[in-house]
Amino acid sequence: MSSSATKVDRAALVRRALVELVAENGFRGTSMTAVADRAGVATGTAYVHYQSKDDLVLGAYVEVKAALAAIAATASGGSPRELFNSIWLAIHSHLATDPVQAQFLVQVESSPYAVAAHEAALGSAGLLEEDQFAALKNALVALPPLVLWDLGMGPAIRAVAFGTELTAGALDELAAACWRAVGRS
Amino acid sequence: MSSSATKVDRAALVRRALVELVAENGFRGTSMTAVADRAGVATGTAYVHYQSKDDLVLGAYVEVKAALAAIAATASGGSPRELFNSIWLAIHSHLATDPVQAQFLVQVESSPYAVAAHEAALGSAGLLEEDQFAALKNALVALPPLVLWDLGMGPAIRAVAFGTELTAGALDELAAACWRAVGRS
DNA sequence: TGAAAATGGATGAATGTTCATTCATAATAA
DNA sequence: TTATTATGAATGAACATTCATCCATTTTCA
Repeated sequence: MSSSATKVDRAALVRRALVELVAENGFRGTSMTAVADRAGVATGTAYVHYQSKDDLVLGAYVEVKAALAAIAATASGGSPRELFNSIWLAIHSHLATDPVQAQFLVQVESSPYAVAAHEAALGSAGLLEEDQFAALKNALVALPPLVLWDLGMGPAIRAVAFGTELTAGALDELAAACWRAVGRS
Repeated sequence: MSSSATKVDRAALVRRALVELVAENGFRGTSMTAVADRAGVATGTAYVHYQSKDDLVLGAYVEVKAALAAIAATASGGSPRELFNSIWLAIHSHLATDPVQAQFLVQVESSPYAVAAHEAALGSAGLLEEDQFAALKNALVALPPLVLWDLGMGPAIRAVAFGTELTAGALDELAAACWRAVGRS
């Protein structure tokens, strides 16, 4: 692909830079100047595409979350347990190839941005736990959706975010532990 | 208790103020000026007791974590499952009376402070998951300690931090889900 | 015993740095 | 040529930290 024939998506570059920098340095250590430098654009360019730093954070979150939703949508399995396992491993695998996404997610979701991010994702990409969990609805224990997500998929995301080294066996063990937590026996 | 007869522990006031403000506004929204104002002391006073803002964050984290350790140490139960449940509910209950502690914990633990905080807690109060889980060691699945903690006690902390409304039944269900995840059948 | 000196803690304005955002200008695309 | 996008210095605000000064308590000494 010839870069001269490709329209540069500066908004995407900016989002990506933000995700990387927040993953590395947290929100407090991520300035718009650093974001712009990392993206290879001018500082003002970020403001051409996003109204504010907060706006950018939400935009980046929605994008990362949507990517997760897309990945999970490719998962399939016969029984609820197999479907869950498939989703779990797909998410873990996807994030493991790009851990900054996981690190970004956990930072947003435990920060003051959490509520706004949740709503932005709801309005835009649909909540992963509601869409992809639809097929699992009756197979899960009676707990609020966000709790089920935290119990079920949270460990996959956090294992990647925290850089936990897991053997293939431990990974399966962890996925199984998550299923035991949320699955109705 | 007469306040004129009590030595004012400004370091404690400062730590408390930090915890509250980080819980409300995150790290980025928590300045040392705001901390000092909240604590009712001068801005420089924080630096009398802590070398830097980072130092203060770690000090506050160690304190909150130590309080959790103390609470969990009061828990007792016959079987591993009962002990786990007892610890789980004690932690949840303790944090539920003071949710800013939970909110502070989840923010530290998903931020760039996580590693340093972990080490500070290790050096000072001992790791909760190692001390209190000692009695449970052989009853838990073979996963790394931090993962076990995340699976086992993390949901209690996060449920409080995120303000999740749970009935008594749902709370028991959640504790049981956590046990299923980590407990060896 | 009481006054003076020493010690430790507290103060908050000053300091220099960093930051989010704006906007006049330049560059690019249609 | 016109419209749109990108630029990066300027702007005013916010920030972490320092430090000269003050205050309170403890220690020393006559």
